[in-house]
Parts: sequence; C-alpha cells; structure tokens
Amino acid sequence: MSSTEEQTGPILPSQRAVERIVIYRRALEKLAFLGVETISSEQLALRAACTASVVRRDMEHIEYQGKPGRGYEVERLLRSLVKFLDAPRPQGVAVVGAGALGAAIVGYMANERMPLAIGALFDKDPIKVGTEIRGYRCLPLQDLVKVVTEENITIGIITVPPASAQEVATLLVRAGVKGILNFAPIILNVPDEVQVENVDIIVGMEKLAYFVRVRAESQGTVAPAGE
Amino acid sequence: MSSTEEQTGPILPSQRAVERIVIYRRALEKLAFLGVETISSEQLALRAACTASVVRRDMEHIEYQGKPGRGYEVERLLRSLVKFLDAPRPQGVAVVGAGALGAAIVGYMANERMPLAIGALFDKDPIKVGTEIRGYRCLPLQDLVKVVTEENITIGIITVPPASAQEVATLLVRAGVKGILNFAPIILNVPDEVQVENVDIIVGMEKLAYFVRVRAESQGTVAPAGE
DNA sequence: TAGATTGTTAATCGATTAACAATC
DNA sequence: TAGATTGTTAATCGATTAACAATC
Repeated sequence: MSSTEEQTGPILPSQRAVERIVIYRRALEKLAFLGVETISSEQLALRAACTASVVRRDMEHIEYQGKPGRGYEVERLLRSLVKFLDAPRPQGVAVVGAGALGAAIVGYMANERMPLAIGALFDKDPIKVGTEIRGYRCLPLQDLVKVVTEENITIGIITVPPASAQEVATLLVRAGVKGILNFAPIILNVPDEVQVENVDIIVGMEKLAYFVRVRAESQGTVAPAGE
Repeated sequence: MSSTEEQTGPILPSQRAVERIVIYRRALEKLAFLGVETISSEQLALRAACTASVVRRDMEHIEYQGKPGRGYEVERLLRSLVKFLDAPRPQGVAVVGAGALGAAIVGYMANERMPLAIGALFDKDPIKVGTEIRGYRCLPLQDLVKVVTEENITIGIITVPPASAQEVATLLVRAGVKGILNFAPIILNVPDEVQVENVDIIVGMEKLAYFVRVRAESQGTVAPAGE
C-alpha cells in the first residue's frame, strides 16, 4: 500500500470527502431540475450537513472551480461531479440475500437513477431461488462465483443473516469482487485490497437509543431552565 | 448546550465510542454463549475493527475494570455494558413507512433480542393501513402524533421516500420524539435537541463504487484502454 | 517470580474551523 | 466601485496510536 501511495500523483480523497461529494451530486441534480443556476458553498453545505469551508475544501478534488463573488454554476459543477464519481459505464452489483432487506435494496436501485446496476441476485434458500424479485431472477448461491466472475461484477452487497455473512464474503472475494457493502452485524474477514463498507442498522438504532435516554435522564436531573 | 456541558459531572462518551460499545456488547453476548471466560482488549478490538488501545480507552465509560495480566471477565463485562447501554425497560420505536425497508426493519427487530421494541408502524398508503406486517398493524399517518405521544415513544425510524421524509420528521418531532433514524437520502431539518442518525444506503454504495473504480484504474494505469 | 495485559499519559495524526487576501 | 464569495493557508480540535509504569 505504501509503495503504491508514493507513486500516485493525484491524492485520493478521503472516505468522508467522497461521501459528501455523493451528497453534493444528489443535491445538485435536484437544483438543476428546478432550474437553479448558481449556488454558494454555504448553501451546498446545508444540504450535506457540513460547513462552507468543508465544501470548498472538497472542491479541490473536482476539476471545475467556482467564481469568487458568484459561487458555483449548478450545471457545470454537476457535470464535474458526475465525471468525478461515475464510471464510464454502470458498474455491476451482486446482491446476496433475497430477504426483505435484499428486496428493498433491489427495489431502491431499480427506482433511483444510479451509476450502479444490479448484475445478479443470489439466495441460499431453494424456495426463493428461481423466483423473480422486482424483476430480477434469484440465483442459487452455488452459482455465485461463476456468475460474478463472468459478469465482471466488482461490488457485492451482503444482506444475509450474520451467521452466513462471512461465508458469502469469502465467495464474493473469490469471485473477484473489490468492494462489499455489508449489512450483517459482524466484522468481515477479507483481504486488505477489498473495501468493506458496514451498514449496521442495529448499531445506529442502539446508539440513538443510548443518547436519547441519557439526555432525557440528564434533563430530568438538571431542570433545563427552558432553552 | 455549552451551559449544560459545564454542569454535568460524567463526560458523555463520543458517538463513536457508543457505537463501539454496542459492538462489544454483541460480541460478548456471543462469547458468553460459547462459555468463554476472559477476553483481552486485543481480542475484543478485532471484533470491533479498532485497536486494543481504543478498547481500553472506551472502557473508561464502563464501571467494570479489567485485571492486568488477565484481561476482562466476559460475564461481568457484559453485565456492565448492558447496564451502561440499556434503559430499565425497552424503549419504544415508531417505524414510519411500511415498504420493503420498513418491513425488513420490523422483522429485524422482532428477531434480534433488543432493548428496543416496536411501538407502532405507520404508512400513508390507505392500501397498507390496516394490514398486518410481521405481526404489527399498520396505522395511518394521521394517527402518528396521537399514538406516538400517548405511547411515550422516543425514537422514530423513517423509511418513507425522500419526498415525504421531512414531513414525517416534523410529525415525529411534534409527537415528542428525541431521536430519528433516517433512511431517506436527505438532510432533515429538526430542532437541535433531536438527534438524527442518517443511514444512507445509496451514499455507501456510490462511495464504494468510487473507490473500487479508482483503485482498479490506478492498478491498471499502464493499460487503461482495453477492458 | 515472570509474563501478560491492564489503565493512563504523551505523541501523532487527520479533519474541521476560522481567517483573509484575491477576484468576480 | 462595493459586496459577495471564492481558494488557500494557519489554528484548533478531537480522535487514534504508541509507550510505559503498575499489577494481577
């Protein structure tokens, strides 16, 4: 990793920066649709829950630059963001696990216009295999390595129960996947070059529950004196 | 906020610390079930994707302390974590949006043993209202404020389309909710005292797609033409 | 005792915030 | 021109990492 880093000219943006850039893109799409012509970093920041400074800093990664006193032209900035984010052709995604969550994701991706396309959908359950879910035929897990390899799919989404998640991850890696969006609440063991993005609904929920509770408790104690 | 902060004795743990503590708890539950008696910070760190130092630091928030040379007793640490995290009685949660994602979450919460309980399920769609989803009756959105207030629900989960998300958030806040888990890909406008936790599946997916792509490009730098 | 692992303190790193000259 | 907002640099903040004496 270190050796690669020394060679590269362009600095890779941080994970968070890319996250925000994705959000800017979404916001700009809406603004462009509404016919808005320019936008300031301040306004953009509101939509990404960050500050204007952060927005301007993120823009270092984008070719297009804003004009002092004017802000950013929505159309041109949007084009630059799309150029920055999107692959020339949609990247294929394999969804593993055709339960409620898997179905939700497949539906989501079918609706939203995205630079990603469902490449294949898998499940272990023989009852689900063969059925159609939102227009995608559910394939058996045994076919995963073959299909994912053949279709050149680079991203896997794991929505199976935690007990099977590692097994699925291993299959995906073997099939050449380079990124995994993992909804199972466990830490996956994969090679370093494979990026894992964990989306753990339960952690978020319990975290929220904790802070809601302790804040309520501390309010009850101190008598907040009315805002 | 600053005035509250000065008064409080116990320092509130950071968002990330609580996140990790939730993960420690989950890991310890499994270990306790397997009959493991002690665990070191090193081993615990593996399960939470952090370092031993971070684990030990997090433990400052927990009453129970480990023994030098031995590590942590699984049972006792687990009890302390549960005491730290959980409310005396399960907190009620309102799920708004009975689509595929909403159903997935309701099912999730019904399965996993959690310190949270489904308090109510709502949807706008008259066709869904009145039906049962995983054992929970779907109520109309108009009843939200009344039901959530009456049931003393403090946490809301938004799984409606982005266009309705702000409207729902406003209703939840009006009903007295103090925490919102938001699955809609927009920034919600809520009062400061309400904590919003955004779980944006699409952002994670597009971020992943970006890094997978640029890494592949930089690897194949020499011959990008083919493919 | 010796080895292991703790709690804790200091050093490092990265990200966010604030400030400001440059300029449309 | 004057006002607004940029790109960029310096200051601040917080979180992670490394190190180590204390101790089971």
